Amino acid sequence: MINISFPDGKVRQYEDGTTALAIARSISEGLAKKVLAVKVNGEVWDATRPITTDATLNLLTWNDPEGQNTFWHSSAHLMAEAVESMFPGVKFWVGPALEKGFYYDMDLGDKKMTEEDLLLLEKKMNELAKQGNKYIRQEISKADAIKYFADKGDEYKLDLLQNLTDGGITLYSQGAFTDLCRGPHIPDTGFIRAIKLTSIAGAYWKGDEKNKMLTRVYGVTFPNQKELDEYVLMLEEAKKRDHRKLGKELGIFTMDEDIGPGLILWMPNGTVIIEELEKLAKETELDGGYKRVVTPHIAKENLYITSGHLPYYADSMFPPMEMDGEKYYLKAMNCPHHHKIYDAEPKSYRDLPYRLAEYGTCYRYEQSGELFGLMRVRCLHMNDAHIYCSKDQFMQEFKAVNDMYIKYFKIFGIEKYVMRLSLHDPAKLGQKYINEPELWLETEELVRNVLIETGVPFVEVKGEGAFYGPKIDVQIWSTIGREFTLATNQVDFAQPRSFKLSFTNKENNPEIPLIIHRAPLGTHERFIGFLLEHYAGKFPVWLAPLQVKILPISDKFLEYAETVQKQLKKAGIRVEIDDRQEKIGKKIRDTELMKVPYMLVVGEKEMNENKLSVRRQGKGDLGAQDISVFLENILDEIENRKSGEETAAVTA
RNA sequence: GCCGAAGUAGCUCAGCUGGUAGAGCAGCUGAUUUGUAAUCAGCAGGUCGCGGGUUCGAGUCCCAUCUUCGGCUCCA
Repeated sequence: MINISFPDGKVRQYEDGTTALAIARSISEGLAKKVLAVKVNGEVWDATRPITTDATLNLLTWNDPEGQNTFWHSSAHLMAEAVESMFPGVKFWVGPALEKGFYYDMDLGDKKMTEEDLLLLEKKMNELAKQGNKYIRQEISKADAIKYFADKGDEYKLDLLQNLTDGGITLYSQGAFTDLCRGPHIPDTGFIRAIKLTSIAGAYWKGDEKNKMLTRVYGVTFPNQKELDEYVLMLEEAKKRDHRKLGKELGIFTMDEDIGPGLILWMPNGTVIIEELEKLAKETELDGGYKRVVTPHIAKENLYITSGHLPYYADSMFPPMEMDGEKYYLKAMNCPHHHKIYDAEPKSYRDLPYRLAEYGTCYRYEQSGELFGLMRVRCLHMNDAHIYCSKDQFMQEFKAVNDMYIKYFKIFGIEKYVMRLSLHDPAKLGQKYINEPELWLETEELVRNVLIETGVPFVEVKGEGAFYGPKIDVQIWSTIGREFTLATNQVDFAQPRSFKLSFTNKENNPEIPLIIHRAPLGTHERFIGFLLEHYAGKFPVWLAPLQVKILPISDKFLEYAETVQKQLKKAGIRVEIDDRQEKIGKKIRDTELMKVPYMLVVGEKEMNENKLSVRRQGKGDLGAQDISVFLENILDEIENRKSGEETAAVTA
């Protein structure tokens, strides 16, 4: 007999070699039907795997992330079985579970899979699922495994086997399909009751673009149809707040084939937002002791040779244009220009920290397939600044920048983000990262300490640093789930040297400054793309392209509407009158759909009493107010950049 | 750049196996003068992304190209 402890602290005795499934069944048949896997002494196992020692047991169901993970991984195997039946000779690479769903990478040889095939595959998967085939675990020696897959001619699994050590190798089979797999898996395919294969795509083998491209099929499965329906509905809702859709509907931006891919045309409404963001940035930077500068969009090749960007960055820059025997590049970053401004006049320690800010226009030749709405473009406007400081000023300066981030995020109500400490990869020193191993470690430690001091949770990721130093990236997710860096705060110990930047220290000796590159508001493109989705197009009043729309009941009240408009305009409010000959219901509907924060209905009553009927977007009629009262409230909302709880509509 | 898909009126979309383009909304004109999410009628609007080809005939089939989208790679 063995002792099994449960999460509630109870200990019960079971026969040696019992399984979690059997134990669940002993508790209730209903529970047994829900058990997907089990955590045995903290390790996730098949629920059908015999337990031979005393153990603590945690039964995993659909309610546990690990349960879902197992479910989706098993679904990947089910899909592979279906694929193998339709595409004999297919070779599989890996098929992991994702945060939502799963995929499997495969080599179809000469065959091609189409979207119609996905429907057939779904059908086949449903058939196979109904058979309720058991997932069977089998331990195998490395030699036997190699023989098995060599006989099968499966070079991909043989490649995987190379990195596995004898003793822990397992095969899993269900129905007619057998796969090299660590597991664990759900008890049988009958648990999978709702299946949707979402897309078919290419993916480089081992993620390296020099390797062969495999076919990747994405899918998601659920234990019942209802959950699948809800998931599909959720996806549709997410699409409604996609910045590309909202950007078009709200007249924020457009693109044109004749202008070029990834080149954004900001329309009047988008430009209002840009100007409000710049106003915020200027106020904040003035407050933070920054000086503003303006620099040209191009520079000679030599600048980027000095900065060291060319060897690392040439592929991401537009090809140079030649003039007077010189090569000129469109700038992909503002830093070298700022360094030249720093260097234009001699600096003493008294001048430091020297902070230069600019909403700099940069051009980056992103690969065509990487372009994505506003989030990934070829011409971008960066909320850039460079801080030149001494080593002992560094911590304070870096922390001040970090605090600026937090201040901004509070204004925008940004809560769902991750701070990422992006480090170098020692293996790529001299290639992707400048070869200064000690400086890397030293500055990484400095940055880490700032994060710890700030008390913001963060993750560390190797191989994400800039070529010149470590950085803190703020990671966010687009509404359709893509991850982006929204803002960045970087250390640079390389460029000050390459530009021979210096200042005279207290001892009258030349000293090399450190540089902080920072872009808390990222770029206009990505930031506004993010805000569109964050607010679902319902911008807070201070950012809203149109803040107030006056809706006269009929054109008898146009004149009164105009006197109201005049007063609001005088106060600096962005206001328009809907002077169409439409019924008030229609005017309200159209204004609501354009997400204008305030609607002022004016008719007989209002005109006689010199009032306004105020309607708040998404909230309905707020009743009649004096013009002065409305004005006072809205100005307060604008000046203090209030988000208003309705703008924190990130509840969805 | 690579794998895959899609481009039809300003927008959202229909157009079967090739027979010469259609709806709703938006727009314009007229009527209506309207009280908190769509008033009615009429009109106008498209070299079907661009360029070739097959065919008596191409939005529909083929090739090439551009752009966008789903991924991979990459990134603010």
